[in-house]
Amino acid sequence: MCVSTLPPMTSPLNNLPLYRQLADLLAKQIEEGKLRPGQPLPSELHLQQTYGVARGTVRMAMRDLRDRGLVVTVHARGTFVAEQG
Amino acid sequence: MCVSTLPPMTSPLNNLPLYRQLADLLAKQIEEGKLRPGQPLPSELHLQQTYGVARGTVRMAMRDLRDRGLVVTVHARGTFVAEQG
Amino acid sequence: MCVSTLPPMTSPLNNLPLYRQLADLLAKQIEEGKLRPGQPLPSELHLQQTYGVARGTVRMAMRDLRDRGLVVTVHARGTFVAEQG
Amino acid sequence: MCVSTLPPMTSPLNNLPLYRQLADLLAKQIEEGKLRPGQPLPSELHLQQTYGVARGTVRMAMRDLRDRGLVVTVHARGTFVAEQG
DNA sequence: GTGGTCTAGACCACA
DNA sequence: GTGGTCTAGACCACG
Repeated sequence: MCVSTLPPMTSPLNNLPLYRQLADLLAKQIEEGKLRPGQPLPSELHLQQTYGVARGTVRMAMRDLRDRGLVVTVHARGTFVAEQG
Repeated sequence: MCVSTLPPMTSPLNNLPLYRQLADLLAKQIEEGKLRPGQPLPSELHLQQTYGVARGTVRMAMRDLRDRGLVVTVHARGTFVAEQG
Repeated sequence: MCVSTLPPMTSPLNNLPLYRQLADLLAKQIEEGKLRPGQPLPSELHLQQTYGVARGTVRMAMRDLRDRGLVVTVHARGTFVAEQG
Repeated sequence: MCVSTLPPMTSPLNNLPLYRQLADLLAKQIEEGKLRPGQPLPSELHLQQTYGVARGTVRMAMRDLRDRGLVVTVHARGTFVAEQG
C-alpha cells in the first residue's frame, strides 16, 4: 500500500521504476554476499509484503535479475542466487 | 477528431483552451458537490470518450485540477476529489 | 497447520477427507440456495483462511464440485455456481 | 472476452500459454514475410482486441518476440520487425 | 506454498 | 495514441 519500504533515495538519479529499484536492491545484497550462491531469495509473496508492492512488480524485478544472470528460478521451488554469481 | 463534444457553453468564456474548459467543468461539479471528497473522478478513458477530447487534453485538465488543489492523483489507482474540497 | 477449523460437524461423516468435507459444505450451501446460480464462490484464498485449510485442499474441493457439475470455473475470473444448479 | 480468436489448435502439443501462442502466430507471420523488416506490428491495443486477450498477455508475447530477436520496440512509437529478421 | 499465467484497468512518459 | 509501469487479485501447475 505504501509506495515503498525501499530505503529513502537521496540521489537524484533515482527516477527508476519501482521494479528496477527492487532488482537493484536485491542485486546489491547478492553482490555483497548477504545472499549467497545457491541460497533462495525471499518468496514473491514475502517480497510483496516486505516492500509493499504488487506481485507483478516483484516478478518484473525477478525477470530483471534473471536477465542479468544473477538468479535462477525453478518453478514451484523458488528463485536462487546463481552459482557463478 | 477532437472537436469539442463538451456540453454547449453559453458563457463567453469559450475562448479558453479545451483542457481548461474540461478542468472548469469538472471543478464546477466538485464545487457543486456532484463529485464529493474522496470520490474518484471518471477515468481518463471515460473522460476522453464522454467529451470527445484527446488523452493529452484530459491529462492537462487533470494537471490543472491538481495545481488548484481540487484533486489528488494516486498512481495506478485513479484521481480523487481532494478532502478539503 | 491444516487442522480443521471447519464448523463443528455433528454428523458421523467426519471420517471423510478434509477436501471432501469442504466440498460437501459448499455443495450444501448451493443446494440450499445460499449460493445461487451464476454467483461466484469465495476465492481460494478466502476459503483457505475461512476454513483453515491448505490451498491444495481447497483446489481438491473445487475439483470435486466441478466433477459433480455444481460449479464452473473460468480461468482468471473465479469459480461460479453452475446455472442448472 | 472469448479466450481466443487464435486458430483452432488441432495438435495435441498446444498446451502452450496464450502469450506463447500469440507470439508464435506473429513469429510465423514474420517468417513467412507477411510482416516485413522495418514494418510495425499491430499496436498492443489492436492485438488485445483482435485476439480477445488482456494487455499483459500481449506484452508477454511481445517480450517473447524481442527475446527471440524478431522485433524491436521503440517507446511511444511501436514495435517493429527486426531488420536482420 | 512456490512460481506461472491471465484478467481488468488505472496512470505515466513520450512523440 | 504508442509503449511503460503499477495495482489487485483471480486460477493453474508443480512439488
